[in-house]
Amino acid sequence: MNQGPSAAADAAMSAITGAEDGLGLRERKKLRTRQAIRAAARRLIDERGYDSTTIEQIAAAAEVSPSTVFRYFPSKEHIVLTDDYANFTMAFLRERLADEPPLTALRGVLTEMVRGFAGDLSEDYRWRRQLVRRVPAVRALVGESQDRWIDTASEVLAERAGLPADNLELRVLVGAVTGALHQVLWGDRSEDTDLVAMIERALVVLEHPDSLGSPDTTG
Amino acid sequence: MNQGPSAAADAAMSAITGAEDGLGLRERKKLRTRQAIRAAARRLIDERGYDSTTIEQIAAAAEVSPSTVFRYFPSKEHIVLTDDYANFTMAFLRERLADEPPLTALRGVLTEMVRGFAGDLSEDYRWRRQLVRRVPAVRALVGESQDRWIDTASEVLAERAGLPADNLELRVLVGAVTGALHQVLWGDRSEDTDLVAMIERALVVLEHPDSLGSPDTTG
DNA sequence: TCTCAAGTGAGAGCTGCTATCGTTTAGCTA
DNA sequence: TAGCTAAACGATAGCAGCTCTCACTTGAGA
Repeated sequence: MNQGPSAAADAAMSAITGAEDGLGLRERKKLRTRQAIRAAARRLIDERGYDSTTIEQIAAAAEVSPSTVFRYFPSKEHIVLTDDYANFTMAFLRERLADEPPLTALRGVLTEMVRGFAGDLSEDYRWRRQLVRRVPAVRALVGESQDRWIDTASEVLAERAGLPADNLELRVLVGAVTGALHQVLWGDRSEDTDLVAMIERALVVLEHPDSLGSPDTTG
Repeated sequence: MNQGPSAAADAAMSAITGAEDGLGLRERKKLRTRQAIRAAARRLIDERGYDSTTIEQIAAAAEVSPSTVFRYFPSKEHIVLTDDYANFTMAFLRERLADEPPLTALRGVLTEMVRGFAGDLSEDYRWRRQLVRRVPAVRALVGESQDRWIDTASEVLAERAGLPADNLELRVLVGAVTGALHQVLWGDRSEDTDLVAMIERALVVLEHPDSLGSPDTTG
């Protein structure tokens, strides 16, 4: 087993939490206004909804000018959704043993990722989930992030396997796994079951797609 | 085999081609302006690119007012991308034999769909593909369409299998298949190989995801 | 031919987003 | 500590997508 965050993954993680270690005043201020904008946006959106919250209002609440908001975030959606998670999970993927079959490596990364969402990040995840489900623009951003993830993950796996970077089979595999994960994370579901349990069930489906419909698969 | 378009699928298909059968003058005019807007958009976009083409220009070229354009299409992206294909493929899915396992039904629908793209619709597909790849907004629309497709396809399959509509395993299966298809249709690839061949390779991966990385799979 | 409803055009207005420019402020150096 | 440089910021102007309203035109049916 080569589990354990270590190095790169840690660095990627601190980008999410936003720890200000030994930074200059300038950097710390930047980090703070960034968080101020985020916090203001979150509060206002909780109050009056995403669409009814304008950039102007967010800027005013964060005590900066609207132009500053766009200097920190390229679009309104980016304020509420970062793809730091991509770097985070990709670091994990790179750390997996090189002789692992692709599906095994992906399996490991997925469970690790979901464990994060089910653990410390669960509050954030819940909030983002409802936003992803409600707001098309945010949903679109998730899609973009996934596309990029598929691209780089395929490249990483291809390099390990000695295959060309645009190998179709690998891209399809990563695409399928990502599509499955997408349903677990953002898909429609009434029950609010444990994420880890859900990802396990999803992986079973991925590994035995034919078994569905047979009489031996009823939860 | 229960192939053959028949009935519902035909109706859904005519929505794409835009056949004006026994319609009143009003309906025919509506259909024509709709096509005029589409044609104007396509021409202008080919000339100066998507972002550089404004609604105003499209409206002027189609000889209608900008407000009329928005009466026909809810957004700029919708002008170039319809999801009539969704109805089309869903009709096929409903026509599959009820005792088929889900994956088999999906396999049939996928090949049928791709056969359409590779055949008569190939020109349209090529044009849309480059737009989907270039323009984020159009890409987002594809994502929305896919999400809806996954929802309804899962429901259809769940009903056939006697499972609850939000059954996780089914949603994951459909999500995975759709993710794989997405890579085939819109994913990055240098070679411009036959779509039908590509979908076959994708289905092999879906049915034997473990085989990747083993020495017996090199195209 | 008359009436009604569907379809259309014109205009105003909001919001996200970009670009420019002058001002303030942090960080480094002497 | 004084002063220079470059980063960060605010203000303003402007564009394009999109919505809404209202008056006008045109097709459909009596």
